[in-house]
Amino acid sequence: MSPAKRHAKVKMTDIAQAVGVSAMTVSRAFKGDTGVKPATRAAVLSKAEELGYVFDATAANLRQSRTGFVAVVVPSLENANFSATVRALSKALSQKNIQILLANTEYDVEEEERLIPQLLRRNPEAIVLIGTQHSKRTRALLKKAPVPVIEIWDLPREAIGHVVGFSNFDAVQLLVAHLVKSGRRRLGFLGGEAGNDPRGQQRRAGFVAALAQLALPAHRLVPLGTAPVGMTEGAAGLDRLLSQFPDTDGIICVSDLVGFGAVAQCARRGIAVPETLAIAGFGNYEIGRVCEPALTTVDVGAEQIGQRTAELVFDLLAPGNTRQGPRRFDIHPDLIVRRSTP
Amino acid sequence: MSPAKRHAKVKMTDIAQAVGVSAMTVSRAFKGDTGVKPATRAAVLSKAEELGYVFDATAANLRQSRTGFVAVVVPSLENANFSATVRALSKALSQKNIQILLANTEYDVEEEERLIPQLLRRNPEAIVLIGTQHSKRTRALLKKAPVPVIEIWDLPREAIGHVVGFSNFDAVQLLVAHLVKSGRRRLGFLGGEAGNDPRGQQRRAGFVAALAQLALPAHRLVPLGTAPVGMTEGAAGLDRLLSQFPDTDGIICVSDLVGFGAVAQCARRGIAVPETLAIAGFGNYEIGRVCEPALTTVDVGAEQIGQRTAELVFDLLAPGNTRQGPRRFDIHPDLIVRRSTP
DNA sequence: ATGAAAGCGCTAACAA
DNA sequence: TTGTTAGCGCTTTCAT
Repeated sequence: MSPAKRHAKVKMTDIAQAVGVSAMTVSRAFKGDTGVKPATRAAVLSKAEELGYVFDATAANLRQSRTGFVAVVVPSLENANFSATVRALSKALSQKNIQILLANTEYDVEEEERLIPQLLRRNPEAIVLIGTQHSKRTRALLKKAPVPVIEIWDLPREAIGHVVGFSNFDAVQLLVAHLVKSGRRRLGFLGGEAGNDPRGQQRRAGFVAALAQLALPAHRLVPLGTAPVGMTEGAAGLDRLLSQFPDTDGIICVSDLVGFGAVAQCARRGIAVPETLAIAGFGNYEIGRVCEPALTTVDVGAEQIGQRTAELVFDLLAPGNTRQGPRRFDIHPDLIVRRSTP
Repeated sequence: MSPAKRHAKVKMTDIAQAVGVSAMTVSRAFKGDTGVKPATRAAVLSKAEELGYVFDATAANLRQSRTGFVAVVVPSLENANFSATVRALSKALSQKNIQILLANTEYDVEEEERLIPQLLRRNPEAIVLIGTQHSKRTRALLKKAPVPVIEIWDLPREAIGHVVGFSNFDAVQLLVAHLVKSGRRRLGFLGGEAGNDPRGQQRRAGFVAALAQLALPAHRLVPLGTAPVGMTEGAAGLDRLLSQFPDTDGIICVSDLVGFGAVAQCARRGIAVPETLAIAGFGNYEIGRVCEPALTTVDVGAEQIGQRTAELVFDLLAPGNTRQGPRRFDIHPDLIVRRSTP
């Protein structure tokens, strides 16, 4: 351990004393306040450097009742879509030196209920949650929380506070329309039944609704199990779908990962995609661009969600903010047609 | 905005007053101290609930000089390997109510240099960094930082503090040995030249060293560009490798993602894997298990790294800790043989 | 089992 | 341009 670590903590008053000014001057020098003589500031900063001073944000936070961090609650980080959102959010926030306090629920509302109070104790300036499914207690807690709540990645009927999301229900309709336009009529859906993945459920519901509206059968639904589901489940799911409904001519998958699993399984079984079977994914993951054939999918704007959320946070934290009502940003997903569908 | 939000903040003294005890008793009741009459505690807790009290961790932190969070610095979250580590770490830490302060450098040491001081100001109890490549200033800063520094995912020659990692250099030798044993002699390597990915560089260096030791040629090296590189680069890289070195009979890729790109490209070009060309990846990503043929790879124990790091943190924070010297955990990666190699 | 006083390190507010 | 005072909300310490 270096000697520096043994020394008692250096604080503002130490620098003040060493330079021969008051603590306030040191404070001002540090935050780049106007009204500090350049020479004084220089002296302060150099002495701080010399003494190995580290500004104590905790103390400042207590005094100012502002912490400069945002709590972010995610169901999983091992989902490239969510990571993209977190990356965009993190990048934008870090530009203004706002830090992220991260919590991972692993798709578990109980865990979320346990984690959120821990986060709130730290006085985050806002709390961002991927997903809109929460326990009753969590909901109540967030409702009366003294910080802005931002739910993202979905458009809840009853939002707790602000929303930055898209309609998973509507987004799937882009895919259904595309498949039907190209002549497919016997469509199936892989996944979307998991109780812990409401976004997937919305997608499946959108699928069913779209078919119903077209007076097409919507019974070719194959469950894949509890979220997260991925490529492995997609491959197994394809087999199940075809054994139950051999005449299927098009499949929409709850995600590109599942879609890739299905495409890969088709390759193994010698099923021609898209000729015999059209397959579409969801989410525009890298795998869908690279696999063979490349997957038709929906780009949900994962980064855009993060970006917009950051902007919303800045807005909410802006000094002059008058706390208007809750805001709602509706992101519009894009259909991306690739070779896996005709 | 609910009425609760307009009220001034409820603090311990408010509860104390309402219950008719002192703030100290409230404090004790909250932390489950022995030496509070059960009836008193019950009264305190119920009044707290009633008033919507939220414990202020900032104030407690200032007083106790302990914050209960750990800073985690990652090059990227969109890498399933890193996310797995963060997940395991996060899960273990959250069990003891330690929060994660997340920073994402995007493989940029300059950005890291900018972010770390921001993190240190918040008095994290430890700082965990994926990677061991840092700027000179960052290194100096961390060296004299008053918190334990844990570098993970590599085994640096000169560690700043503690280490939980594996030798990327050695790990590749498992793959080389496997390919050579199965008769391949004209091996190539995809990726690993990127200056911002020292782990990749180590892998490539290990590849070159292993071949040199076997007196085999080690010139079939194809750069893929700046990290992060993925499937797309893998596909392009395969083409480049084969046009430069058409006689190549085995390829090791800097990651499974690149490996998948290469395998997919082989499928498109009608190159038989593994008969004509053996392909191995690195990192044991899900894609490598599911693709066709499944990829031979190295499992580096991403979760284990996170888990071990959490244990190390607990150790370092244990009250009786005597601050012994830096610890070093050497994780041993495993070879996983699949169908992409003979 | 409970309370009173002091103070963690910083900054808002006012003063000079 | 700089300084003084007070206090953010909690917990340590000592007292009862």
